[in-house]
Amino acid sequence: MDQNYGEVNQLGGVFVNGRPLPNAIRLRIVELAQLGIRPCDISRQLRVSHGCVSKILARYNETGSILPGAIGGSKPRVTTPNVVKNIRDYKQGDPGIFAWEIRDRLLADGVCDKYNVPSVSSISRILRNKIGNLSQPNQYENGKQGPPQSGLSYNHIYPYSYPNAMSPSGTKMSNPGVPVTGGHVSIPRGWPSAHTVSNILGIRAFMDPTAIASAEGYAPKMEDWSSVNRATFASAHGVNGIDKSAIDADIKYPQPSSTLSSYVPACAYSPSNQYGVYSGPAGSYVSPGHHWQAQGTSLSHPGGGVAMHPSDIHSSMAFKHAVRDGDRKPPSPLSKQQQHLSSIHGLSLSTSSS
DNA sequence: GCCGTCACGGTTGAA
DNA sequence: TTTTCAACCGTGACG
Repeated sequence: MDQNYGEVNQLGGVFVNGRPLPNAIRLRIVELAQLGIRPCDISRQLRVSHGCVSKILARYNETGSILPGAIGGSKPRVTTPNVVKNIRDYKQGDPGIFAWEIRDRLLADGVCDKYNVPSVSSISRILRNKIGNLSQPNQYENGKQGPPQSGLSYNHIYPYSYPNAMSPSGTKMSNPGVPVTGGHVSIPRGWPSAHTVSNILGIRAFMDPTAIASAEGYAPKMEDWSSVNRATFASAHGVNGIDKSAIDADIKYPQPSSTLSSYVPACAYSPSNQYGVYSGPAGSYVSPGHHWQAQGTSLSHPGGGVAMHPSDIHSSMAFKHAVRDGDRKPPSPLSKQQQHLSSIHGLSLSTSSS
């Protein structure tokens, strides 16, 4: 796919329609929110639409992860051969059985769980289409599940545990150098805590300019970087548990600006060169004087890879910190999240630098 | 002015 | 190999 395309939003930020914001920006959004900066300010600062900021923060609040959901693909089938076979068995055993009864039995017998049990209408459809005439052998019949993906192809139970989406095997890696241990994860469905911001935040390399600089165009397929991020966070290799290539993968989302030394992740776009490249606002909202040293500055990681200098941020921020304000309504769910983060993930965010 | 929500046009990837 | 379809995306507008 050709990169170097993109659009500029009303705020002057560059985005690629249909594609998630780079993790660095997503991370930044959460970071800033945690610092007490209001979403509207974050929106302006990063030049990301407020709807998007709102969405990312809401998602983060809900799932604890900044990562985007898994794009593309299909839901796993619930009507696995095994399920069909069982339905057929039930039907044979009791021809008058209702679909809802079958459903209950599937649950009761442990054939399915609440997540992957077919709906009543699905069962009806199965009865009609696949089992219709019980006198005739069904394709899935007789224990020998004929169809190709019999048995193990599908998880016996996959409560959105995505046999492929989450499984390592389901992950294609375009970058052979990146060891991926987990598959890519469908975010809303049970996000592993390994993907929580704290994990990410502790990762300097994640926003490491060099990593960012390695970006070349809009390379990463969603799949790649989702797997990358999700998987790698869980895996313990690379920097702070994150493989740098993983980071790169994210970063590949064009965040060119090789001079990101001060990590101006989303903000340091160089308007000229990167049209369509995730470089950030077209006009630097953050003036050069403002260094936004995001990673270096912002968050520490318990593991110690990252030194945190909240003051950097604070001093460079032109924004009020709602957290300290007190005169403001609770800024966002994030404030709550903050505690959550700090306490649960041992993140020392110290929003008020003291 | 801020924020939550939703329609829209887009991308992606499993089937 | 190609097509279909349902997932997700961020933007922009509305209330």
